[in-house]
Amino acid sequence: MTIKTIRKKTSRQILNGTEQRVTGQRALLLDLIRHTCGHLDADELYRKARAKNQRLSLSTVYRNLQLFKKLGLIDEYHFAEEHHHYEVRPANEHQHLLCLNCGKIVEVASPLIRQFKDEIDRKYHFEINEVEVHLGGLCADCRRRKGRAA
Amino acid sequence: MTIKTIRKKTSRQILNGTEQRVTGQRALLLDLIRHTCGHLDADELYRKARAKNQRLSLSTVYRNLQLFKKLGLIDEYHFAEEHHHYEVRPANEHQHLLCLNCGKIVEVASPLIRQFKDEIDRKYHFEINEVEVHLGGLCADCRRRKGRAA
DNA sequence: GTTAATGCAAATGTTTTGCAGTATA
DNA sequence: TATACTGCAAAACATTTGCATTAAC
Repeated sequence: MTIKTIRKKTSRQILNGTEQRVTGQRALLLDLIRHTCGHLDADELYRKARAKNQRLSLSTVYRNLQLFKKLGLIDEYHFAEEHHHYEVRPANEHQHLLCLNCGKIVEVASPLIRQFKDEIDRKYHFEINEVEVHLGGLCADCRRRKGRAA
Repeated sequence: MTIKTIRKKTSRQILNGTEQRVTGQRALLLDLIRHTCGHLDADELYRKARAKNQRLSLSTVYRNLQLFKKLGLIDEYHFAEEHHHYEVRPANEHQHLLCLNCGKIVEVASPLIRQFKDEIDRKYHFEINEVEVHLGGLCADCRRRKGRAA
């Protein structure tokens, strides 16, 4: 099933293809997310959903967002907000590579990031002064330990 | 004053160079951050600080972290945690460019990011499956509105 | 009819804030 | 000595959870 196919289905049809029950709230939430261009946070989604269904609760929003994420229907992004990490301001720009298994953080650098920033600056006439790249994956050690599972 | 110069100073000396008062707690906190290799979150810093000064409070940690950030002494990173944003899983990889003034989010893409991921994968023997890039800056409109202030 | 999903309220965890007391410049 | 900084406790905020009820299968 390709992405294109998914796009043409209704939210109910998409949900039918999963093991999950298709409730009115769930279908409504997925609908709203799919028909919003751009990004939503839980509270925005809640307000939109409440406009259509007075009785829908915030926990349902959170529970379904987690479900949709697990099903791979949506992606989650973390913009500058809570639970921060700090380090001394580094002399050289670098990025953070996080092992999702053991939590190890490796600092990495590449001139490509500078190039990327410059490219975007030019293309969108922005003046970019913050570049944050998070890479998540499995480090060499954890890959070895876990066998060759991709 | 170059970064190299800063590195050789004690925390008290660094703080003396600012308009801020140099308190024991403040100097201790900056010391701990500067002598920790890698990253700290507020709670880790609090625990380390408490080991040296029983009476130091968590609010002091938070207040000073904000101050150090404002002074440009430390950088703040946001790893996968609270306050998420969601969008339908996109067919094509893209990144997010955020205007720090008006909050507008623009989706941008460049093959450089793929290249960067591959480069890091190879170099660190990681298996990267999450790439999140946040760009923050001033959009064309806001730059115009704000005059040519850099 | 079973069982997953919901709504509500209460709990959680992190960060912020008000205020009276303390210590720095 | 004036006032910036601190500690404490409470507030704020996003998110999660327990539990009785409801609805999908």
